[in-house]
Amino acid sequence: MTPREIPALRRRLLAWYDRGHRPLPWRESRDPYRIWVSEVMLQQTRVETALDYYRRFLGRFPTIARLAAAAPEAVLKAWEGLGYYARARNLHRAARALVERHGGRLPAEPEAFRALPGVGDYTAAAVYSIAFGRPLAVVDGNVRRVIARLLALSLAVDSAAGGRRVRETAERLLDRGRPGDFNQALMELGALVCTPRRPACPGCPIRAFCRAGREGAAADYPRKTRARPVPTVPVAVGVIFKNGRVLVTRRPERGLLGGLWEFPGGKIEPGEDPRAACRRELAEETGLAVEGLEPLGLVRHAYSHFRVVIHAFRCRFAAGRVRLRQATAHRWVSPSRLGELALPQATRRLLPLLQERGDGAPR
DNA sequence: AACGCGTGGTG
DNA sequence: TCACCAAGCGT
Repeated sequence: MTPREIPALRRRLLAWYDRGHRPLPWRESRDPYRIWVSEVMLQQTRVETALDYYRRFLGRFPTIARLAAAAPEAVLKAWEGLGYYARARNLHRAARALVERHGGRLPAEPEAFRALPGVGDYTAAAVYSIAFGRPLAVVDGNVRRVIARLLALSLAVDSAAGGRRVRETAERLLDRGRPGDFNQALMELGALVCTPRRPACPGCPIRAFCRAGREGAAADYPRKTRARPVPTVPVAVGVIFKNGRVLVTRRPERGLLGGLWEFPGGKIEPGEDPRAACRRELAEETGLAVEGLEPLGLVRHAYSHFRVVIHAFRCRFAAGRVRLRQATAHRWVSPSRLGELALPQATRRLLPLLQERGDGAPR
């Protein structure tokens, strides 16, 4: 793509965007906070998935000040099921930092915003271009794909050199008169036309400038380095009943599913019987001895970088006093009130297995 | 620089 | 069933 073609590309892309972009709720407001929340929710998350969460979250936390004043558990509960829970913790921390140090508003300079927890290059550029018209180019998965195809980029986009080429190109293409719309247009194109599989090249407004499209090879880009294999881990968890309540434990603040509640358990060792593993893990992780273990079923679940097969058991408290190993808190909860806690999807999927036998104590 | 970090849709 | 992927960030 020659330098003289760039203005035409900008015109074509913006005209296409103006003709019919999706009426998404975060496009109805110039409130920087609303734009920010949308950008955080959309990190590695599909638009359709984020929509319901977005409406509920802003109903509950309509301003930075209201978010900052909320309890961390309330924010986590609002995020439940959306995944990548560090986003919720960081958004909350960032809101508190803004109230304490910036009068509850976004700072004037994007660099100061970029320094907040959970705000990286992408989010800072997106918020400041869309909300404030700053000429900052975004590079997200859509932009990487569109540009890799425009250039027929042989470098892997997830390599250092490939990433530099993509960023340079994004900055060169950016329409400095309408940076927010241009950024959104490029992402909208990636989401609707220049899709990962079966890209709709005939309907593309900038196909005249696309090298991969001309070569009929759009689907061959972007090139990526080989993904690592995904291990599967067998796990045993126990739903311990005591006086009609069940024991749940809270995961450490940082790391996988940080701060969420779950049924205690742990890895099944190679060759170990699942029932024995459950008994052992409950003793190790909660300090409790249990009796009457009955299998509840099997749940398969995929996390971001590994899979689990969960062997779930129900049982009765037999002896001991709760002493936690990794968990940071525990509660004995009536099964009907489990929904008040922020639970991971895998744990949520165990609940129907509980209901099937009624939620009283096992015989 | 390369991992760790969720969940649901899709071919 | 499976691999791949989605408006990334922190360490």
